[in-house]
Amino acid sequence: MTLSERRARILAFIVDDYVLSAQPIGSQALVEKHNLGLSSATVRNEMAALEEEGLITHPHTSAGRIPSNRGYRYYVSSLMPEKNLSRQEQISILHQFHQSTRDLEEWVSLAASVLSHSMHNLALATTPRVTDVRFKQLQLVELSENRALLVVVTSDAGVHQHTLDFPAHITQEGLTRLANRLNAEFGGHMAADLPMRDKGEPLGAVESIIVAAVTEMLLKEQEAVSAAPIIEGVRELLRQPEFEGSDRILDTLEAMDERKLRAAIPSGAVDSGGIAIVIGDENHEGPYQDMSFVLARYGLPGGATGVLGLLGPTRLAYGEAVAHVRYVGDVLTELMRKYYSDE
Amino acid sequence: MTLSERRARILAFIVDDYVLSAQPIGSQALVEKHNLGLSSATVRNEMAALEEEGLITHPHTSAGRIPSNRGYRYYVSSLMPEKNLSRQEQISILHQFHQSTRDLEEWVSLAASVLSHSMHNLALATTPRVTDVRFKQLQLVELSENRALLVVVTSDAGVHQHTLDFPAHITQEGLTRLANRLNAEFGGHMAADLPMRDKGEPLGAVESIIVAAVTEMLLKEQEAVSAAPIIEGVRELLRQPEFEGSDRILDTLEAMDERKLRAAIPSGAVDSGGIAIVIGDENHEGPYQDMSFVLARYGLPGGATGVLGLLGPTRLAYGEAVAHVRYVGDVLTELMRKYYSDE
DNA sequence: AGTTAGCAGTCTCGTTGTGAGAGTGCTAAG
DNA sequence: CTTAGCACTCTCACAACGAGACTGCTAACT
Repeated sequence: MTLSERRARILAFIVDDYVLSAQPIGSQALVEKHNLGLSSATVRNEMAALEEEGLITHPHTSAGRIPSNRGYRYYVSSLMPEKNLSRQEQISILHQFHQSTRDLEEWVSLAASVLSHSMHNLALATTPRVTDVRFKQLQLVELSENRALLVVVTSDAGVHQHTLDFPAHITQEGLTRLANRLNAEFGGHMAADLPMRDKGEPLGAVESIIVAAVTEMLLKEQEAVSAAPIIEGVRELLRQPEFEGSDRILDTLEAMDERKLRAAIPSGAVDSGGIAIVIGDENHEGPYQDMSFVLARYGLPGGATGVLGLLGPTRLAYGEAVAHVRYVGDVLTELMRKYYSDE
Repeated sequence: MTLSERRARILAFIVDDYVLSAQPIGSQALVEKHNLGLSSATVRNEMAALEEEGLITHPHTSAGRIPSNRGYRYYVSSLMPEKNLSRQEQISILHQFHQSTRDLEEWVSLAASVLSHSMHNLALATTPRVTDVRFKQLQLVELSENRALLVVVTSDAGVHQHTLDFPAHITQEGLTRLANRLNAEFGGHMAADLPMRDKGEPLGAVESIIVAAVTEMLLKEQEAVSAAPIIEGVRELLRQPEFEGSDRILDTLEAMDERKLRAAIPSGAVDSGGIAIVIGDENHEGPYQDMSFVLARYGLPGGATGVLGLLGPTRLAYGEAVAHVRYVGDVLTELMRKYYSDE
């Protein structure tokens, strides 16, 4: 479907104005605001045609027009001007990252927070996931005679802990020796590899307890790393005018539950470098059908990557959103390249 | 102020019924429901007297009565029956703890989750705070030629990580040696102690980078351990009928922000073993003046303790709340005694 | 004294009605 | 193809109204 240039301009104005005001746009208001050299009647005719095409709708007979999902899609694909952040905005964002501590988890959550605040919508991010999590190193700290704290570092620089009970008495020296041995033997291996290795030399009771715990932690990390998206700015989202009326607020709050949201993030749609925009019912998960996602993949291509983006009502400032998501994603990628790449 | 037995009974009925229904209680309804051998007129007289005392109020002239803050206070102090959880409930709670992994942070958040779900209100908990956080052990893992991951275990069994950049090249053996030396030298010391110790032997560049990082982490932990309360069940709270109307919902959501809530938790009021109940404007922090806290301190007396409790509208089932908070607190304490005590 | 029946008075809440305002669709003329 | 004009429709805010729920008071009763 292709639109005449004038018709396309009118659609773009409707989208732009509606995104700003959240009010249906009338023909007269449009003419006045944008100094079209046209009468409202002509615009009404064009609007009728746009409605025919399914790009805009009526809430009711005598209201202005609002974009339909297809209208947003058309806007995003063909009409939307390319935007970039001003130098000013870029600096202000970079500044926040430079002030934070050097911690991946914190960066990701800062990224979400930045996005959420600047776009006044909900921001979400998954921590970077590597295709396979490997065991890197472990440490054992004595807590009491037969209890120790096991700390495991995984290849994605994740640190995990667990208390262990042993059937026998232990000492810190013994633990340290043991840790050194296991590190040498199992370093760099994946979860699936671990239990196999007891062939070389039979493992003692203490060793197998540890190996079992490490295996479990690796599996859990493999799972968990993508399991809990970081969510920031639920309040920003709920402040949007579409959520007036407490019933919708509660339902939406429900839908923003981390677990539910995880399942709904269309992360498959977004490949490295690109931006994915999912509008309204293009997402088939129930409660998100009148919301839109703007997502980017960040991280090391071929290595650990995560998804970062915005979630808002379909009435979203897509141009701004894309610019922000892209920039913050690039910042994250750059940081990871600098401090976490494995070479 | 002491109430006649009959008057006290009527107050208790009003509180009980109102807590259940969230509707003002009329004299007639009260007589019928509880088979008082009295006419509604008599009850009205008694109610007038209770209102005189400031224990109940009118939302408007022709509505039933609701308890005032002072009324709740009287109820809680003198009228409320002592409740305990049924064996059934206890088992169901214990069961959940036994299914979780052995991790303090997870227990605390599970405790909050359990409380929130069974009382249909917001639950909050601070992780146990020891008066001074001590350095226990560190570990260094090579990431690249001049970058390493520093993992520090603190005396409260917290594990913290940080990437470090070094001016010189490093190797894993060098790092391990260094870690052993620093562990031996500084184990058991507090943040304030650390920088002092460079008198014994001048620290090299690498060592001071590490010591500085460790110091910072200890201080941060000291601060943070009490800084971010765990909050569970915002949605449960917002489902309560007092939050009808989206304006209040948003304001309340605002007030439930972790940082704001932290400042407002009247944790000073609750000493070990006891339960603190703070009703309505007994808390002077603005947005919590029409809500009540029910809090308990849990943990090892003289050692690490935290605060656990409920936050709900003043119309709270105080008896139930106390029973639940006490029990879950005891469970946590018991778990800590068993697995985390330092002896 | 304390209790109760009876009744007028008050306040809320849901319903209904009304009028202004905004915007449309259509028709006929430019 | 564009535009002026107009009847029509629908929302929204506001006022009016009546049912329902309680109260407070008075006067009679135990």
